[in-house]
Amino acid sequence: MTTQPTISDVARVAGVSVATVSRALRDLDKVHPETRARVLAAAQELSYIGSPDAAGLASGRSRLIGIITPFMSRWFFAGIMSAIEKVFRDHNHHILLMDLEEKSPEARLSLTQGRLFKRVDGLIVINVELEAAESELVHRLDLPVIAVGYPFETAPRIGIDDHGCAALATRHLVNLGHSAIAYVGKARAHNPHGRTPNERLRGFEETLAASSLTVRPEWVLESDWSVGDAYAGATHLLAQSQRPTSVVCGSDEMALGVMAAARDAGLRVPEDLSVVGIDDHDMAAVFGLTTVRQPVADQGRAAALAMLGLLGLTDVTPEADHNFPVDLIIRRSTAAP
Amino acid sequence: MTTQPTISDVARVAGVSVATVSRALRDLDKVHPETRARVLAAAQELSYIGSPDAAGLASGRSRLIGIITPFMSRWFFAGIMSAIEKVFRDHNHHILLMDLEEKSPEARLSLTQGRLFKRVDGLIVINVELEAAESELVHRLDLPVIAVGYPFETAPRIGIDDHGCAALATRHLVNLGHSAIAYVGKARAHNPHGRTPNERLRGFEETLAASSLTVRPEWVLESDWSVGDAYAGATHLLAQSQRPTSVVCGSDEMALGVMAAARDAGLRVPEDLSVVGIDDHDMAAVFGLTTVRQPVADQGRAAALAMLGLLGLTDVTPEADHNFPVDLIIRRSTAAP
DNA sequence: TTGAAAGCGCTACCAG
DNA sequence: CTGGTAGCGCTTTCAA
Repeated sequence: MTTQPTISDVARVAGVSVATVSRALRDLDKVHPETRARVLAAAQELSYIGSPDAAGLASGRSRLIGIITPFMSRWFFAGIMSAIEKVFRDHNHHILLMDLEEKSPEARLSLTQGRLFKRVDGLIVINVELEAAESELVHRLDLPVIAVGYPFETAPRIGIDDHGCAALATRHLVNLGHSAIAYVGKARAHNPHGRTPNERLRGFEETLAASSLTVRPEWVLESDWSVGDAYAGATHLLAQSQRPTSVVCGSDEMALGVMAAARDAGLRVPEDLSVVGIDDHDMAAVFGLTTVRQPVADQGRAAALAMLGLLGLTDVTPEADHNFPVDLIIRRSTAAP
Repeated sequence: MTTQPTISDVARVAGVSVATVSRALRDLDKVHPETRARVLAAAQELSYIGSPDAAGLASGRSRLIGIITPFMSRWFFAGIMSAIEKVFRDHNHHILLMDLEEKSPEARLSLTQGRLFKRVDGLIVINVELEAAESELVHRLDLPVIAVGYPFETAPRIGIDDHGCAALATRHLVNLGHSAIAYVGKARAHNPHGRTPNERLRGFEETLAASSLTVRPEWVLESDWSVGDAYAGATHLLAQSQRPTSVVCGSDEMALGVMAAARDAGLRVPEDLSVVGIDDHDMAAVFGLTTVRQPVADQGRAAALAMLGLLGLTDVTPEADHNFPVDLIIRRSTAAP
């Protein structure tokens, strides 16, 4: 392996000091244009790439942002990550991924974890509740954090109004004339990121109450938020003698599962059963699913921008709590009972 | 911000030299058990976390692995990333993400890109073809790489037999008695990662040929591999007077789009149209989609393990090219014509 | 088995 | 506007 050119090599070739090279390459002020040109040419000639480790050590900033998320495989997370990555790339930062899926608390705070936290300039926490030890680490390292969805202490939070989403979906059904409405997506006990499920369920319940409709406990189905689980739950629900004329689902994935279950039970959607979801998943449009759309990329961008603000890399001061608007998208899965 | 404890602090508290602390903390040989215990205790007491940047600078290894992938939002990538991350976490390495979605060649090889490459100890390239400049960089930096799916020069490759997958799916239809078979998923021109689409299409075509069936060009649909695009294409296809009795899809996402299109066209699946996909997407089971399952997590794990081998962190020598087996999962979307 | 010391490649401060 | 230089916190010889 040929040894890589260092800043000194560039300095020598350009005939200046390393300090000047450092400044020129980082576009700092107070560098004569001609000097800068000479440095750039030398760097170019040597195909010089600065060492991030050295720069990090010397400056104290690694230009690495950690992203903590559970269930990366879920649609929402993939979308938001992509948006976040783009923003940071444009600002010369990289993304360090930490997928919490299936992690037990003990497994989470390992040595690796500590180094992960130590390695980054900031943390974006997506829909997870950090544990006490993790939170303590954040404070000890004085890490700026931005929360998406699930809040983290007093850190700026980006998200949507989950309660409102569910209320919007539910109200749509009520307005259509439904009164026998079920809900799929109650969090199972010990769910690691239960805020969204809880808020959505609450939105459903309170909207029903506000419409003087009663919530039938046996029509509120628990689910792990997977298609399969929703399908199973709905299949059971729809086999009862008393069945609802419509169902609100905590997510589109579950809604698709419910639609499949309905079809397999010989029911037509929306004639026999109206189904409404939340998210506006890629597949929602194709399946004609009525849903409440949330802007995923917007949330990711906003989170990234907010982090840049916290880092002082941009002049925005993040809001303490920002909810993006959501829209009811009416398609073909809902109709009057 | 309270200043972080450094290795010297630990050394002082433990009453040894920094060299000894360094050895003890890394479990190197030749450290007296008692000394090690003292060091560990000191580190514990100070809540010491070593600086990755400093260690990286001094050792030349950053313990960071870069993952390059297009279309991170697609099902396959999310699953594989998750598996990769787990393996590396267990080996004290972190994952640096680089999503190539929507990136133009010029945008890709930016300064940021160079630093990204410079920052990592190795690269896992998932289903993308690296450009000349990127490849050159890999060589200049002497980076070990593992390819998943799309091959990269002589780097070890992990994947599946795409040609075989499509052949398996097609043969299933042929065996069922179909002769009017369409295909959805031909790569559009300039697709950045066209190998899989091409191989699968070839598997389809050659299997038909081997069965003395002809491929009707108008029944081979191009698609960007999204549900929506497949839905649109299928809708058009099924509106023709001459329509196939079955269709092979390059992915389950497209297959789901085709199923939706069939239903919306008033066709029953599988009575009027058989549909088979490839992948075994989360939603395939619920929708009763017959498909060819590929082991996603296995591929991710294998890729990560292979990289560890290349890095000399494990004693495995990665195979030059390893294909994981796939299985035909027969569900309810296929039947005799 | 342990310590001393020379870097690793860069940033940032202080002079000039 | 530019150069000199002292670290940043660790790893890694080389001696002891």
